[in-house]
Amino acid sequence: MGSRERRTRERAETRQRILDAARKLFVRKGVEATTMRAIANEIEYTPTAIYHHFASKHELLLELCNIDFRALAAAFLRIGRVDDPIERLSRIGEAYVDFALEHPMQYQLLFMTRHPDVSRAREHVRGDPTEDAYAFLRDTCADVIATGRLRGEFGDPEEVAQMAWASLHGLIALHIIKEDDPWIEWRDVRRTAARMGESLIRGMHRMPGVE
Amino acid sequence: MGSRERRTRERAETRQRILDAARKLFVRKGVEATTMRAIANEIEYTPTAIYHHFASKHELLLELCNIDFRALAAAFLRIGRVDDPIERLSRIGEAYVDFALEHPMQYQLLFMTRHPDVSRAREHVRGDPTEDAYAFLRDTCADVIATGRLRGEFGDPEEVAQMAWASLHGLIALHIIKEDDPWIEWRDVRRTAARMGESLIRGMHRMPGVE
DNA sequence: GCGCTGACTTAACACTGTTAGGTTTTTCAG
DNA sequence: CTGAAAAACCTAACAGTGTTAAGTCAGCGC
Repeated sequence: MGSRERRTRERAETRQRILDAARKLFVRKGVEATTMRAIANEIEYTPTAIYHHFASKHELLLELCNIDFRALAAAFLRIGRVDDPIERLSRIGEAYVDFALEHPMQYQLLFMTRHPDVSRAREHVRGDPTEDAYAFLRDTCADVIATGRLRGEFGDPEEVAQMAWASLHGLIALHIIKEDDPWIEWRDVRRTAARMGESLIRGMHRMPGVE
Repeated sequence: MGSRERRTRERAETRQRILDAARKLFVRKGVEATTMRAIANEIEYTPTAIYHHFASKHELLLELCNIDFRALAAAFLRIGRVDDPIERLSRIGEAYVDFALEHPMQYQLLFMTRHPDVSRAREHVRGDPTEDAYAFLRDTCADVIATGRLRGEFGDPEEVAQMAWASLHGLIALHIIKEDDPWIEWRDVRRTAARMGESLIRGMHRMPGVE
C-alpha cells in the first residue's frame, strides 16, 4: 500500500511545478507572451501534459490569481485588530501598496485584468475577511464610520471603501502602465500614496484639523 | 490632371475606413479578440490590404490611441479658462469621468494598457496643453497651488496632479475591471467621483471648512 | 499473468499576425 | 498612342499560438 498515496503526491508535485513555472514566466514575460510550450519546456514536459492538470491556459492563470488573492488577504489579516480604525485603515493602505510594489505583475493580474470568472470561482469565501481582502477593508471602513468622526455624507461603508481603494489603486495602476512614459515625472509612490490617503481621510473628517 | 489628387484622396478614404472598422471591432470585441481578417472582412478587403496602410496591427491600434488622446485634450480645452482654478480642476475631473464612461473601451486602450511606444510617437506635442491633456491638468494644479489655498506640503504641481488623476483613474479602472464582480456593490461612479474629488481637495486645503 | 488506470507523448487541427510574389488597374512621360 | 512604372490589391503560404484526438507505456489490483 501507500503507492496510491505516492501517486497522488507526485501528481500534486507536478501540478505545483507547473504553477511555479507558469508564475515565473508570466511574471517575467507577461501572460500573453508566455506560451504553453514555454511553460512545458521549463519543466521538461510536453505542452499537452499541462492539460492533464489544468483545463486551459486561462484556468492555470485563474489558479495563480486565486493564490495571490489569498496572499493579499493574509497580509491584511496580519495587521490584526489595531484599536483605532483610522489607524487600521492607513495600515491597510500601506500593506496594499507594499503588495503592489513587491509583485507588480501579480497586481496586474489581480486588479488590472478582466477575468469575469475568477470571482465566481471564489464565491464561497465571499465576505469572509480571512479570505476576502475587500471585506476586511469594508469592515474597517464601517468601524471608521461608527466612531462618528466622519462627516455626515460619508455614512456608506461600501462607498468609503471604494474611495479608499480607488485612490490607491489609481496611483499604482497608472504607475505600472505609464512607468517609463517620459511625459510624467513620477514622484515616489509610497510618499504620494501616504499623502493622498491622509488628504482623503482629512477631507472626510468632521474636524479636519484634529486627527 | 487632378487624378493624382483623387488617388491620394481615395487612399486616405480607405485608410479611414480601416480605422473606422478597426475601432468598431476593437470597441465591440476587444483588441485581442478582433483579428486582422475580421477587420478586412468588415470593409470587404483582404487582410493583406490593411498592411498597405498600416505596418502592423499594433500600429493601427496606436493610431487610434493617438486620435483619442487628442479628443480628450480637446474636451479639456473646451473647459477653457475658468477663473477659479479649483473650480477648473473639478471641471477637468468631470470631463475626464465623462470621457471614460462614454468610451470605456477607448479608456482601456489609453490608460489601462501598456504601450511603450505611443508616448514616443506623440513626443512632439508633449507639454502643449492643446494636445497634451496631462499638461493641462498639471498647469491647473500649479494655478491652484499659486492661490496659496493649499497646505504647505502640497507645493509640487506634478504630485498634486498625480494625486488628482490617480484617484479618478482608480475609480474608473476598478469599475471597468470589476464591473460585474458580485463581491462589490458599486455605487454610482459620478457621485462617488464627485465626493472623492471634494474630499481630496478639502483635505489638501488650508482651511477645510471654507471652499 | 492480465486488464486497467492514468501520466505522458506524438501528431495534428484551426486559428493568429504577417510576408513574398503575383495580378490588375491607373498614371504619365515620350 | 504606347509602354513602362507605380500603386492597390489579392493568392498562397509561413511560423507560431492554444488545444485535442489518439496513442504509448509504466505500475497497480486482482
